[in-house]
Amino acid sequence: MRKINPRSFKTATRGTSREINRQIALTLIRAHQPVSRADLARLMETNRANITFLINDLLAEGLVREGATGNDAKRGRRPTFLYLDSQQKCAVAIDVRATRTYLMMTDMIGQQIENISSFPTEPDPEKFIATLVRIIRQLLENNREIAGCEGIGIVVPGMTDIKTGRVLHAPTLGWQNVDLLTPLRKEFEDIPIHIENSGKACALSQIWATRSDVHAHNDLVFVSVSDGVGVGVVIGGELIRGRHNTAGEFGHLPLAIDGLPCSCGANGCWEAYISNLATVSRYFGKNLAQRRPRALETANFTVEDLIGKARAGDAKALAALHLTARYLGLGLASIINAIDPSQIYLGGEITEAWDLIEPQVRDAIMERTLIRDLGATPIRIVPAIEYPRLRGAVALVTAPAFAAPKVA
Amino acid sequence: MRKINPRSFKTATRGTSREINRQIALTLIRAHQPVSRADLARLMETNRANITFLINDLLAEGLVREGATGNDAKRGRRPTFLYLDSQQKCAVAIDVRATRTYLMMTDMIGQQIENISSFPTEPDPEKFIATLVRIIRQLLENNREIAGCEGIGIVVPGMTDIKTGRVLHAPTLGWQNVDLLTPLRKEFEDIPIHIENSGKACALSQIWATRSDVHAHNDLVFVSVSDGVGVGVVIGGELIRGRHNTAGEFGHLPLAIDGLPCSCGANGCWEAYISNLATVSRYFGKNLAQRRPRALETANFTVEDLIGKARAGDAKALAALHLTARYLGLGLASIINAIDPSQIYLGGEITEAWDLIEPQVRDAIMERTLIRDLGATPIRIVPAIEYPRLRGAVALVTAPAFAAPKVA
DNA sequence: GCATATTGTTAAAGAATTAAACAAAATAGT
DNA sequence: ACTATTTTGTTTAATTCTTTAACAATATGC
Repeated sequence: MRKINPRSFKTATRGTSREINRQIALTLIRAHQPVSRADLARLMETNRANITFLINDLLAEGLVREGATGNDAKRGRRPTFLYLDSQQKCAVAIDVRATRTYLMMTDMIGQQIENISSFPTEPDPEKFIATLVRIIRQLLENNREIAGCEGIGIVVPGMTDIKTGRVLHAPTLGWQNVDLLTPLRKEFEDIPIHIENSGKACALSQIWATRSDVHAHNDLVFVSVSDGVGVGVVIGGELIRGRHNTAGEFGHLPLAIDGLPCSCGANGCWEAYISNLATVSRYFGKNLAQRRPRALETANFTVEDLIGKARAGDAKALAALHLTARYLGLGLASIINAIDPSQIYLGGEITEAWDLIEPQVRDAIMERTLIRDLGATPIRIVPAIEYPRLRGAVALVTAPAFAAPKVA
Repeated sequence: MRKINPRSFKTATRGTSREINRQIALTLIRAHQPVSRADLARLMETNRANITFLINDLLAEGLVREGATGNDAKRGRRPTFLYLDSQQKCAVAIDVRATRTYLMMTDMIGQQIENISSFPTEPDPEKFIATLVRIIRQLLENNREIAGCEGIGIVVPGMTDIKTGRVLHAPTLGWQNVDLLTPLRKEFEDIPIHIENSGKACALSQIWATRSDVHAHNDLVFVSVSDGVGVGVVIGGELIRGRHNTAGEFGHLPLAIDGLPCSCGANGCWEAYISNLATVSRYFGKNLAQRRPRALETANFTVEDLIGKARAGDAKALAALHLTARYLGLGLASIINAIDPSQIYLGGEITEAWDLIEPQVRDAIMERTLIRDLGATPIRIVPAIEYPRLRGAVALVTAPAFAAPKVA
């Protein structure tokens, strides 16, 4: 039950119904392709004539194409299958991380066109942008046969202003108030550019995923545990952003208001207990209460190394993982109590040890969730190989074409 | 940008545009009444003919009525003003609290019809329901001149299952899995009955309020501090409920995972630091670490009493309030980081001391919010005299008539 | 080879918005 | 006092979309 905002609404016009049905049709083709007109009519609970008109428009626009005829039915005329015409245009996805920046190119349904490439992330924004421009240009050159680029999606580990395209605060990159949009827009004039926080993008990657194996939920939370903790929340099929695009910053909820110092300046943030640095430092017996416990050994020793040691039988390593797991679960419990999502997606290096830590995480969740059902909230691990951040960057570009029109 | 759910959508039909515009028109009349057809045409950016057709329908349905003619304009034919025809039907609102239960009767735009009445809340659900039925009957008898009752809205301090109408868990009432709906439905057969958690209802009361003084925001959080802490979150004009209608339970986020014991069974919940009991106990120097610190003195001594003492110059009382204020702010910071709302509404007894505690609350918020703008999130105090819970119960009944139609 | 079934198109009907013309009512200016 | 102008609200016709119904195309079963 949504209230219509009396200061910001959209009156329905003659074309509104068509607009709505058009987006539904696209969504259904995307979800069920290959699919016939008659199938769509049944799915949409309307008549075939209506579908014919809708599809004629989409064919004329080049968004949909006809393919082979199917032969599912035992009798009657064979259906002509419809597909999204996804190969006409491409999307460029960019994942900026502390050490390296990754690039992926896909068609309009997120199918990869070329191998993922990467280059070292230069700390100086100006140099970084220059390199990025060069590599995007090259990528577009290599794929001249594609008619056009629908957009560039950039994902950054930090707070972003998606309107001005500025990176407001990215501690792991050391960036503060960096304008990514202006120089890129100057370079790629007619290509729309989207910039988003990586936690939010990861959440988008799941809501817009086209996997057949998992029922896509409409209320989900993505938690990414890495150098920092990124969280994205989707409610009713929509990413929540809040007034300053900072909604979903669960990484800095306290586990203890007088606890471990956090990079954000406060104390006892969840992030301070479960970040990769915290886990590794815990193994080395570092004093986590120091502001900057980073040292040579923690810099060259990764969580993956720690997991390896734990699997090899190192009891201290396993204990460090288990303690992180407990804190991970306690924080997840807060998210579950606050959002009550249908599904939690969990990414980050530590999830490679999920088989080792799941019981500890589950116990901690149970400890703090308010009713038993909440404790049973399903958790799906998203492995790094699925590239959730890059997939999220793709969604920034491709999703608008399928989204519901703003109505009422 | 909302994703259309391919397993649950609504195809647009011939009547969809009319349906949308109808709800917009109702919303605008509700917000701007008295208002003329020509005004509506300008507000909706459509032509007057379209409005004539829409209003003819609404007049025929008895939802809108024509009133006097205005004379704003310097020239031209005078407009005939339109009003919501709110007097045909009424809504019954019920606020169940630990000690007393309150009833209010309003018309369809929430204007009070009769004085608020109340009776002691009996701990036994069966007896309670019997009394409630009797008093509702009496209320309806006293207002026989009203054509009909559009619905009964009941608000309870605890978790509710709004589908089955059960109170799952209400610690302050001592209720567990109490079915309110079935016996009431048997009694009031043709009157729709809505049951909701009080924190969520308070949030509804603000989004559906018709105050002219405050710009109604579309993203807001209502925090009610009383025996427990109730929170309701509205995003994009819609109350978030989650999978089990428990979304928004920020009261049990930890301030310290090994902190004070909470009624929920966990430790260190925000509620355990800021509930009325915690504040009063703090004044009496009670050991809050005990599971049940309630004693005679805390039972008969209310927060209002404490505020009185603080105003009279009792330094210990003021210190107790200030400490609660600090914890209140720390928890609000978490909500701000997580939701980033446009506005926070704050209710409960302690808000009567807002002038005494605001600086402490603000400082604590600043201490943990991630960027400065978040720390400046506006907070509006909702005094008890505005009856946010009863207003929320009214909204449960009256809001559906104005809500946006489900589309796409 | 005919009945049956299914797909997709076409023509006409129905229902909504939109544009244009018009009647009603009030004011300003001469 | 009278006319021109302005504004409101209605009516008529045009336009655009959904819906119904009929039909052509194409396959299978008997």
